[in-house]
Amino acid sequence: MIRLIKGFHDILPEDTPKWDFLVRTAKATLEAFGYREIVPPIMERTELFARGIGELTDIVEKEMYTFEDKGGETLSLRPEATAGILRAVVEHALLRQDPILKLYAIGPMFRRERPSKGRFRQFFQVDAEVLGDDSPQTDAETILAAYCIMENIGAQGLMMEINSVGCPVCRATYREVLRNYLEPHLSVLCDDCRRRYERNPLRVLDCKVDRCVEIAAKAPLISNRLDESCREHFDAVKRSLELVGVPFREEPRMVRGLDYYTRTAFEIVHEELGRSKAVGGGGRYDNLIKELGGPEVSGIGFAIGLERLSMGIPDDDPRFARSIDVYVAPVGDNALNACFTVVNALRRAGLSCEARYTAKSLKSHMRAADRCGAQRVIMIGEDELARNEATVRDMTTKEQTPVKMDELVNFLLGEKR
RNA sequence: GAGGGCGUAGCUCAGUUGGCAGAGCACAGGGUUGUGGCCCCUGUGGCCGUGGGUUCGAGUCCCACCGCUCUCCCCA
Repeated sequence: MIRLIKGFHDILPEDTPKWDFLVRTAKATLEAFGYREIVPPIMERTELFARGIGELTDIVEKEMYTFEDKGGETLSLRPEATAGILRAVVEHALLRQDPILKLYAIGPMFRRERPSKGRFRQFFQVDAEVLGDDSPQTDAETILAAYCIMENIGAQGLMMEINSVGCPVCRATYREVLRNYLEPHLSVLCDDCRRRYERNPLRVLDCKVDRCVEIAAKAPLISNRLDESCREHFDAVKRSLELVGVPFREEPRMVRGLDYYTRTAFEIVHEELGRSKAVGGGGRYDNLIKELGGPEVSGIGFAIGLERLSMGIPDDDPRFARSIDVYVAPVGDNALNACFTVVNALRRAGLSCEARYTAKSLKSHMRAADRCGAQRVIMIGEDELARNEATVRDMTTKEQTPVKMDELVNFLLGEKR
């Protein structure tokens, strides 16, 4: 037996109704916000991710599926969606047609990490981006869109956490302030944080090691070091969120894993799973589009992990139950052809329809009908054939009605309405 | 990368001091000559992860390997 790749997973037929519900709800919500779908490929040149996400990030350094193809180019499976979307936007000059773009994409991402609960090597994300608008209301609206997806799906116990990581200017000054604070504690920090001190001291604030948390707790906060425009922007974002009633919590130590974020950063956190298992996250990026060869415009976006979102909602919701309009049961070999034509006619009339072309016992048929969630069963046996009829059973009320073959489609369509 | 747990029927798992391979669910048939869910009966279904070792005898003890899973780091 050949088994699936570690960290990958099959979505089985019993799970697809729920999965489909998540995807459809996310799409409908985003389209209600005016986003349009874009479908970039799942592979890009490695350089795109290195430039976009940052050479020094864990993702690019050690988690990408990278290989050389037969033509000698170095390609990577996408570890996140934003870089590919922006590449497409720049390549097709979409911002020239429309100075403000709102785009979303849904599909699998790939990161070669150690799998664990809620963490996969292939995982699906819903990803949304707004380009060309850096108003605080747009930040708030983006966070609202993420929140509405959750709300429409019915996820419980979720909280929006927000922070501002400043612009490159105020972040540079803050970085030095933070370094100065951390320096005397260097010997106490964990190995990782000592490395972070050199390369990206902001990440120390996000460390989960006890003694680092202690030190980080007393560290100066970037919220006190934002320059005037960043501060005003962040305050305006918070006011806008309050206007529309999005529940949020300021999290001054939140830092995101991707290098490109500026100003607003946010995460959607499950109260029970904690911050290490964010359901979604995102933020503003002021320089990324230019970095990828596009115009100097700002963007903001977020990603929601579908597997993690799925974990938060029950599997046994009646909406996810298997269901079909009609099951057609032949009783006796003579009924097989009659059933075959009936099924065909019903499907052409738009009814979902299941049949078994084996003249098993009626009891077996009924069990099969029940299993596939049939609303009605059409029984055709010797008695019915003799009268050119079929017997229609309503599986909920158990009511049975003899119906002439010619009238079957109309009868079922009429009953359905 | 570091550290735990677990591999027995399609699924979830029992399996005693080492002594005939088990249950529930699912599936098939029947109880009801043509009527589902609940109930009852019967049946199908196993390289006990793989390889070696100890033993008269190993699902059980020992060793190695493989696989899965969870935690940490990081993230969706």
